[in-house]
This record gives sequence, structure tokens and C-alpha cells, in this order.
Amino acid sequence: MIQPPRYDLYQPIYDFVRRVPYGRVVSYGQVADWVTEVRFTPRQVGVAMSVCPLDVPWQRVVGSDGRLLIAKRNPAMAVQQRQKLEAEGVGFTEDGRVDIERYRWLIYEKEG
DNA sequence: CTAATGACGCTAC
DNA sequence: CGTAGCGCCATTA
Repeated sequence: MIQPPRYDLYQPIYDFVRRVPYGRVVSYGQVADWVTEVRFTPRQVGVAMSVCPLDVPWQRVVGSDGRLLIAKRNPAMAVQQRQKLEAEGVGFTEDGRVDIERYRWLIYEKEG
């Protein structure tokens, strides 16, 4: 039996991802560190993203080194992710990673 | 209750 | 550069 995803539990994660500005990215670890309502690990953030609502800009969450980690399980979706990010102006390196040093959203920019 | 799993991340070698 | 192992913790079986 397929049970419905625990959107309620992951809500704090989705709230954060929704605040990531257009053209910027964050890592799974960043989300885990920033979201304090519940003590999530980077892995849990990954689980949450795998069942995220459609209105969440999931493409802005990448690995700590800029890799599109979804590629391992769903290569087609990784292509889609790259297209979405490039459409936002996010640059990639030659080996197919996000230039995270340049496009990472720093938490202190969050609200002042 | 135990064991396995996962869109991770870091260290060690 | 690449692989291996472990920590992390909610969810599943």
C-alpha cells in the first residue's frame, strides 16, 4: 500500500526552499542546518524533496559541491533541473555541476 | 522491537 | 581525481 507523503512533517523544509531567490541555489546540508523547527539531516531533506509539492522550486536544491544529485536516480529529471537553472541564469562548470560558489544563496541574505 | 533505506555530507585513504 | 565507510534520522518493512 502506498501511503501519502508526510507533507506536514516536511513543511518547514518546503517553506525554506520556497524562499530561495530566483537564480540562486542552496545545498541539502544548508537546508538541514537552517531549518530549526525540526532537526533534519541532509538525507531527510532529500527524502522531503523526493515528494515535494509542485509549487516548490526543487531545482534550486543541489549537492554541497554543486552536483545535481537526483541524476543518480532519475537522469531525465536532472536534465530538467539543469534546464530550469540555466533558464534562471545559473551557470554550470565544465563537468556539469552548478557553480555553487557563485550562485549559493547565503542565509544571512534571508531577511536583512 | 530490529534492519534496511534514502534527490546527503564529510573524512580517510 | 575515485572509492569506502560512517553519521545522520524519519520512514518502511
